[in-house]
Amino acid sequence: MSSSTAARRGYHHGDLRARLVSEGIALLAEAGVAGFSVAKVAVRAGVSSAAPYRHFPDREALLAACAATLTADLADALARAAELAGPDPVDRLAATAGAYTRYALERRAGLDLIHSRDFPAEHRPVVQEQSRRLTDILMALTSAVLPEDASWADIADLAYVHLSTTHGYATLLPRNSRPPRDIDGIAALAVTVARDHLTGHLQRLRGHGAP
Amino acid sequence: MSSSTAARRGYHHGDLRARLVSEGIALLAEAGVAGFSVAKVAVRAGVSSAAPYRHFPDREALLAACAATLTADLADALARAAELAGPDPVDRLAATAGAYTRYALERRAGLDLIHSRDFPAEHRPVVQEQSRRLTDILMALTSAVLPEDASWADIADLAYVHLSTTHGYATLLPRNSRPPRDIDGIAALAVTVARDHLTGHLQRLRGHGAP
DNA sequence: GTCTATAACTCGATAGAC
DNA sequence: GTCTATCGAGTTATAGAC
Repeated sequence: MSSSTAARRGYHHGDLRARLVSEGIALLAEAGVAGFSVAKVAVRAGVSSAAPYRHFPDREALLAACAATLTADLADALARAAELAGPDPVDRLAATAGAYTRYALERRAGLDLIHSRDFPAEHRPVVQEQSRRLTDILMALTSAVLPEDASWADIADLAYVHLSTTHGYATLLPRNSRPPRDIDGIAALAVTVARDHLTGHLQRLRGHGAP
Repeated sequence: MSSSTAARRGYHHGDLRARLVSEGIALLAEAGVAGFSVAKVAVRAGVSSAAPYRHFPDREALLAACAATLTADLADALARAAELAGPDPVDRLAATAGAYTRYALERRAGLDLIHSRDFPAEHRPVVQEQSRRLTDILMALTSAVLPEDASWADIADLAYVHLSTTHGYATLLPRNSRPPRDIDGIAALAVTVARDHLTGHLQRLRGHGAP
């Protein structure tokens, strides 16, 4: 990388673009999507309010870059958690709930950005590429949980339910739990909740009782 | 009420305060918390941008009033759904997930306001009074599901997990489901998901197998 | 109790110097 | 590639007329 030489001359950084994305994610975590502004990100990065516009055409482009990075990191975290969980399909899918929760506790409102924003067509591809990766990972883990004759719609439904309920748990519960638990306890409960749901789901598929 | 006489003279309404809350909730549903402004609410209500400040000291007070109304309505909806669900405790608690989902589909970002905002101490009591009502309703329904020897912490945990996962399902999934299902289908799936989770939860409490 | 008018502020985005 | 300076729009909130 030539960032060390670039950082030498002038005031500017080696890689302001990456720095802006990183500070943007940090600002999202602290102030939420509502508190996000290009000016604040610029102050955080130690540059003028005009500097970001040399790297991003407008505010939406910076937000989209943050969302793409967040989504990619999240997909990595979920894949890693599933890998560490061992061979059992239910264990592997449930483990992603713990990783999602840890990620949400760190990035906070950043996760809302991933799901809530519909970006202008210009910047959509970059975000959706990573979003697609995340979906693919979840779909693969989910299909391993369900019987082989499960339809694609069944798999997609369960994957989305797993993702959305986990999202709710990870974003809503930490705000209300008093006194705040430790991160490990919150994440462990997320795994338990996911496993409980999968247990009940599979039991219902088998016809409520014995085979 | 003297609202009819007050509506007679001048331009003003019979009950501008209530109208502002109602339009505020509608604006929250359409534009989200980020798009909320006192000025827009005033335009919607057909009054000047200064008029709201005769009824609310500042922006936060109007937001708090909207949040209190939203929470009270939600508590009513959950209690009503449980009542209609019949005698079985699991049915009753699971039914609240359907009502919550229907409510979320109508009010949208308004529900985020209930959970995400931490209001200044001045306006907190009004919101928390309704929030407490909602919590009490959920706790009562949850304690009926669990064994009699369940601790208060166990009950609170399950109630919060039920609420937060339902919130996630109700707010996240409708945005991603393509093509969008009908409201009845989304709400019915919410009940199924809640029941699956409760089934798995109770089964784990009984020791994974037969008694 | 609502109006008009305005102050003070922040934001997004651009122009031009260096 | 970053700076200073600025414009225009939109926001909260207040002052004073009616």
